[in-house]
Amino acid sequence: MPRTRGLMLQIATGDARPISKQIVDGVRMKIATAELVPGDQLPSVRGLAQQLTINPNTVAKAYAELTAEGWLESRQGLGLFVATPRQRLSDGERDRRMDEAISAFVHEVAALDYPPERALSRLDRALQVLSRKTA
Amino acid sequence: MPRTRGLMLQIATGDARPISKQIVDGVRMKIATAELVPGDQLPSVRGLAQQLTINPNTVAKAYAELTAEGWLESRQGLGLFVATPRQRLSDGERDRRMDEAISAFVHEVAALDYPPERALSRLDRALQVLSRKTA
DNA sequence: CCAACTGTACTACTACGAATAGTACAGACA
DNA sequence: TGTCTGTACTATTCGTAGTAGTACAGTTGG
Repeated sequence: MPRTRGLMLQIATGDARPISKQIVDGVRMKIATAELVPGDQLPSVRGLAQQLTINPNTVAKAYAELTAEGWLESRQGLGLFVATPRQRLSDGERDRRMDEAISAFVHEVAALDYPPERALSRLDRALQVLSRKTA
Repeated sequence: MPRTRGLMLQIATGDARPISKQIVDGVRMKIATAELVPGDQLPSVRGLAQQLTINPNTVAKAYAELTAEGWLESRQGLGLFVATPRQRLSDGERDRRMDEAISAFVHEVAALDYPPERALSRLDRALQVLSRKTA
C-alpha cells in the first residue's frame, strides 16, 4: 500500500536553478536522506503544480528526469512512486560527473577567495545529511 | 614592466559551462594559484579571441566580469592587467555564495549516490592546488 | 601625425533552453 | 462513465549566450 505524503517541496524564484531542477534536487534529496522510501507515492503532476503554483508541464519534466535517472517509477493512470534502489549510473559516468562537480566547487572557492580548509569543513558538515541515511 | 604571457587557456565546446565562464574560471584559477601575478598583462581581447577562435565580444565579456570582480584592471588603449589583491566580496556575499556551492555539491553527491567520504577526500586533494599559493 | 594597436560600447541577429498555456490521448479505478 | 492519473504534443514568450559588424576613445611607436 503506497504511502502518499505531502511533499513539502519549496521553490524559490530567486534561486539560480531552473524550477524543474529545484524540484529534481528536492525530491532526490528526500529519497537520498530516506525521508521518502521506495513505494512512497508522490503528488500527481497536476497536484504538485497546483501546490507550487507552476505549470504542470514543468513538474512533468522534473518527474520525467527523476524517472529516467531511476529514482522514481511511473505508472500511467496511477501515479509516481519512489523506485527501489538500483545502480543508476555507470562508474565511469559517476566519476566524470563527480570530477565536474569537484572542479566547479574548486573554481568557486577560488572565485570567493575562500579558505579551502574552511570550505572543506563546512562541506564535511553538510554531507552528514547523506550519511544519516545509513544510521 | 608588465610581463606578457601566452595565456594557455583552453575552451571545450563539450563543456557544460558557457564559453565566457570557461574563460573567467580559467583566468581566475591562474591568478588564484599564482600562475599569474599582479602586474602581469593578459592577451588583448582580439588576441585571445583569435587564439581561441571565438568572437572578441565573448572575450570582452569575460574580461569585463573579471574586472568587475577585481581580479583584473583594464587600461583603455593599453590592455588588461592582473590587479593587486584586495577584498573583493563582502563576507556576507562570500558566505551566501559558498552556501550555494556547498548545496549544489551535496545535491550532486546525492544524485550520483556517491560515497560522501570519497567525495570529500577527492575534493580535499583537488583543493591543494589553491593552498599551494601560500607555500 | 598617422597607423596599428588597445579597451569599450553599442546594434542586430541567431540559436537555444526554460517555462507556460492549451490540448489531447491512454490508463486506472470507483 | 466520470474523474483522476501520466504522457505527449504544439505554440508562444522570454532570457541568455554567442556572433558579426561598427564605431569611438586611448595609447604608442615610427
